[in-house]
Amino acid sequence: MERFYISTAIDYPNGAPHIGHAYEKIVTDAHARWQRLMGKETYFLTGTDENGQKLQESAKLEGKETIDFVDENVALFHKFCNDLNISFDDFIRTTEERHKKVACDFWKRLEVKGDLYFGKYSGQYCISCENFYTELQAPDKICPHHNKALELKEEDGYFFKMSQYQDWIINTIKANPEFIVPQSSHKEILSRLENETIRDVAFSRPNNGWGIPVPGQEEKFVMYTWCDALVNYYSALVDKNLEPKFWPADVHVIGKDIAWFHCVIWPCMLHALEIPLPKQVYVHGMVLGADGKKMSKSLNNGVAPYDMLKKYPLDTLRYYLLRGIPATSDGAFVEEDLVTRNNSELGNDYGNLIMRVIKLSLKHLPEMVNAEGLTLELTFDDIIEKMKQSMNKREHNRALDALWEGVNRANQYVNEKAPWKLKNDPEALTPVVYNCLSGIHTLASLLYPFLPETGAKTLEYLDIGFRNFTDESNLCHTSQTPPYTLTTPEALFPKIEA
RNA sequence: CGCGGGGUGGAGCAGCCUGGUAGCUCGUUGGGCUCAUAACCCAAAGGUCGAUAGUUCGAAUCUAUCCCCCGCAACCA
Repeated sequence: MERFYISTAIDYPNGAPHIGHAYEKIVTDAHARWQRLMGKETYFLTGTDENGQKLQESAKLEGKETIDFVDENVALFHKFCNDLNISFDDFIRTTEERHKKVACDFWKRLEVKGDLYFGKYSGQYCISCENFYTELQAPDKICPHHNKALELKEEDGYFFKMSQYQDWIINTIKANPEFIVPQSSHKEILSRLENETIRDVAFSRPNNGWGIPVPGQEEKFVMYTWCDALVNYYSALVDKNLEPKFWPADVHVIGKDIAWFHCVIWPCMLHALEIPLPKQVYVHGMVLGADGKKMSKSLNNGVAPYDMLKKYPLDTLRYYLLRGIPATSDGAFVEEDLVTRNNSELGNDYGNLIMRVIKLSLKHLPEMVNAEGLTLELTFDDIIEKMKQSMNKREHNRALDALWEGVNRANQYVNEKAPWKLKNDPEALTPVVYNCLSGIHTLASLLYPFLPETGAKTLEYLDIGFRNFTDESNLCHTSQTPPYTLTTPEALFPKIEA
């Protein structure tokens, strides 16, 4: 059986989850569920990145122990996943022993390889922020946050010799144009790599009592967050002995803010240890405010996921994020658009199709509808193919476009065949209704990865399981003509008043 | 001259790589149908494709310059 290993980024539990977290999880979930539907043995990992110093500071501000603060927020993320119907197989926390063990192992192996060295980092430092700034961030040596002059500061620490891999990573990315998708991200990373001299990466931080201690230097240093965080994709497999099965990962789904780490640092680390690279990093777009700008408190254009869930069904939110936000670029979250899509695409196109067919059938035919002796004339092979291609390109929004072509085709079919005119002729009516039901069976199965609740509910109305899409040679489903036993449906997506 | 993306009918987008009647969804208007969540189906109106110059028989699509919007900028997680 083919396998598929997919991950989200692990979240920084410094507060409650926001809409960007929801987006990434829902997108990843749709792809994971899709691959499962297509018959692949799928492993879906998500989790939290808990070793950053900021967490220690945030906990202090709230007068809490760091671990308590982190536990509370991680619980929120865990619940969040459940509330969004995310089908993750594992949830890794980087404070777990199983992760620490592997992170330390990575460290030691890098050290043995000779790729770590002890050195000094010197840079422009702001005492108030307790942070270093690069020349680009603060070209005039003034702290952008405090508007104060920066000081030159030196700090001891360990470095990863990434600079030696510059040519290698450039060649690797060039040789694998699908390694970073979409293409814009591929180009951006490559362009930076080719135009700049990459530096060694700081891999340690002074130990202030939080983080994974550096092996052999436990008192003095902890691992720099990225050095440990990236390892999660691998460490989550190790204690379950799953890495022979699922590594290398098929795709890491991430946001563009962390593209550099996943596309450059992580591959270099793996390459240094001669571990195969993940097959792909998919850099998804950003959910922007309704004004098309990045959400921020000062612009007051933010959208809170739980506010949306209070007002709208989960599947409406999932649908809007999956189809309304382009898969390969940023997209604005416009609540009115969400309502429009709910009413028109989910309610009128899809929901009403289910309703009109099932109600018609129940009115004039027995509850059980059989396929005996008919030919299937409403099929979707072309649409399945389109969806497959789109999903393989990580363009879930286009997959949904294609699926809706199918929904429209089914509605057209109903209009053309005008089954209501055949109500006194069951012999003629049955094949038409069966074709419609068979179509709904296919469409609902294909919809399931995106809107699991809706897909499942639709299939319940037909008293049937998923279509089997795993047999490549049998896309037509001509041998799949089960009987359907109907029950009266509820309106799946009642109109939302604007 | 830091890097990348974008500017297409009222709104949101596709098409551009591989030049040749400008496409989709929503909205608007007219018609059809009555099974259905006043829903579905058909049709129509609406765009000199950011600006200018160039290449070409022909450019939204290629080249150059310019204007505008957005995102990113690696020891910040």
